[in-house]
Amino acid sequence: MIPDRPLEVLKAIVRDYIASKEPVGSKSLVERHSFGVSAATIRNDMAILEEEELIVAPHTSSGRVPTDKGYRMFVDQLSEVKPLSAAEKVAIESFLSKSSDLDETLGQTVRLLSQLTNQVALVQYPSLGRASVRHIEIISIDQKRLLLLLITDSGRIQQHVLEIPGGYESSDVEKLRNLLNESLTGKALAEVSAIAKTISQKATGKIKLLAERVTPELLTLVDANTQEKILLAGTSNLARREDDFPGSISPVLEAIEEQVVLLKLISEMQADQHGVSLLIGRENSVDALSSTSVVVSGYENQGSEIAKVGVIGPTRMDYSSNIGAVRAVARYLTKSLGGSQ
Amino acid sequence: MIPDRPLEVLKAIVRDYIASKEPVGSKSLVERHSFGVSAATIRNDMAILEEEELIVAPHTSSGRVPTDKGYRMFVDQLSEVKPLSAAEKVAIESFLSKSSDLDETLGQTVRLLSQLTNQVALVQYPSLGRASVRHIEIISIDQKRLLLLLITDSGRIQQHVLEIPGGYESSDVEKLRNLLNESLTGKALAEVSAIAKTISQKATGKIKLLAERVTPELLTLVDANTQEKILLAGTSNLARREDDFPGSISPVLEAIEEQVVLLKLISEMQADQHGVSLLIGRENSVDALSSTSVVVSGYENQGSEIAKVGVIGPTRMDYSSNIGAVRAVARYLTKSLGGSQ
DNA sequence: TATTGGCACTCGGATACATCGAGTGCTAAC
DNA sequence: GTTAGCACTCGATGTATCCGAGTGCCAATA
Repeated sequence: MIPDRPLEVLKAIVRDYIASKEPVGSKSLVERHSFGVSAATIRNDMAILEEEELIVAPHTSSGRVPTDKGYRMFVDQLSEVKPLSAAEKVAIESFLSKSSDLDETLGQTVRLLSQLTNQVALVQYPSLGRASVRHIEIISIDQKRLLLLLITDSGRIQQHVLEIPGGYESSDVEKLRNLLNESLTGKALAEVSAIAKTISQKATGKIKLLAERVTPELLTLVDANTQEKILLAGTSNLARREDDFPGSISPVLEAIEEQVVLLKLISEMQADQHGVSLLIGRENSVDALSSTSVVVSGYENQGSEIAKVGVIGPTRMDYSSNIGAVRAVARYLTKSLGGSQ
Repeated sequence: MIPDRPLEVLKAIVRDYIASKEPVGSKSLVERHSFGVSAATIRNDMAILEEEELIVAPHTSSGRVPTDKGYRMFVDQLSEVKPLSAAEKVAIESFLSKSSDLDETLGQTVRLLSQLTNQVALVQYPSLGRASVRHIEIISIDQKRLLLLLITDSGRIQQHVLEIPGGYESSDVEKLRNLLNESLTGKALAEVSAIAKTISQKATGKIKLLAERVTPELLTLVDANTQEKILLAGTSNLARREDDFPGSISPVLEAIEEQVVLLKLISEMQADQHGVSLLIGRENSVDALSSTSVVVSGYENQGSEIAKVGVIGPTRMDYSSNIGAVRAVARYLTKSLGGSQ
């Protein structure tokens, strides 16, 4: 195990490096912090840390920089995260209080989080999970077109315009709507497929025809609901930290825009200690993201589905503040969406 | 007016510079293109162009680079835009044919356009404009909560969850819904506010109470509809062209993320020649965007509202292809959304 | 008058080299 | 275990030099 003072030295190195972006040397370290020892002693400690691969020297005889492993040790040692300032709390409250629909709430949340942290913020849409049908609506547009709506208890609404070449009777539409709602309201999305089939069979006459036209579209909507989706904000915050990325930022931005990759990444993350999970540098499997860290936390909405919200930024980030902000935003978001807890 | 050959020289300079990113000199110019004259003559022509501020030399005695004015002259001379390849047309068709709801269609469109052009693509949501109410729906969630839906003929759906502290009778809800739809369906959004007031007055008893709770929320939804919104994709394409931007890209990315600014910008653009409008460099009023060009075209949806779709990239972009792609995508989008034309 | 070859000139970029200094590793003494 | 001392490393910085693409201009030419 690492002795006590070397650990303190590591923390100091991480903090100084985060603040200055300069490799930190033994001398500046003793100047800025009051270890009761000389620079030479610190150098010995640094040798230990280097042995353990917690820090590296970019070039022979230059200051040291934390490795991914070093950052990891640092955050694991982090007993408390930096609490938000009063102003920040107010900002969150006022932002999220005027919630309207899901889209808007998530959109505002992600913008807020990116401003709070000065990082790229991301929020995952609540997924299928345990979501269920709240209501199905069929609305007449004109003689030959219907609008089909699927509303889930996660607050998501989806629509599709149906062409009914032969036209329809509005009374039939009414009956079908009732039929659908009676059998599907409250049912989990995952069950919809099975139940919908029986409906087509149960129905008779003109309604059957209509049902055969409508149910496939309904299933498409359900499927689309399963498709995960991520909202991003503050991409420019990453660009502002250009020089934290070796060659160019563009591969990093590309990777972040690749929703599939990001989704896989965050879905594999399991909350730990502070209710927040994080991947540091190469701990994530995406090559382009090897010099970024990801901080996420889960949130719940009415349907008690779980999705994630978080930030992504250079490994050289202020973990303490970011963890604090992500955690706070996740909590407020859960509250705002009326999830449990 | 600029004589003929100098104009050709300008075009050649623009093309070569776009291709190579190197300031282009008289010698390489005569090598690559077959003007029937010597480099010295070209130099004289270049002197004319420089006089007209169509090109500049970054440093005394280096090749020349087009100015904004030079690019402008170039595109204005552009008699035909590069047609899309067959493969690209197929890509557009197949992408946009599987349209489902408005959100998804626009989302796919913007991603498609960014891939097609390798630029940052943007699409503006159809705005209030001449949109009207297609349907208003009130759905019961539980004893004390209602879900209010506003559906416009532009295909946009908005929702809001209402708390009714004292509970409600479902028959009253039914009546209110009918009342609202009778008076509002087909009406322009702009008229809703005025009409809604009379409804609260007309109604009586319990329905009146309910109406007084519901209509304000309805108006909020209408207002939110007026709020313009832009979807972006392919931000990383801009980052990939880092060195086309003087200091750093981050201010550029920041400006692009600033929806309000972008909206103002594109809303002021008027379609010209090819049904496409573009701003080159400092022609736009946003300082951070002084080394970018914006190419947009309008599209229509069912409600015949007009909104814009386009790309934004470095001034040193392939105008011909980009204009072609934007125009094509705008057309297909109009078609896919069932707009006129 | 328009074009051209010739030529001196400019200036950014690359290369080479010396210098500087923060920081290291090591050793011997405390 | 800690420290002072010291030789050493190597990136960063500064200076001088050279190279060459490209220019502007002029006198000659068609």
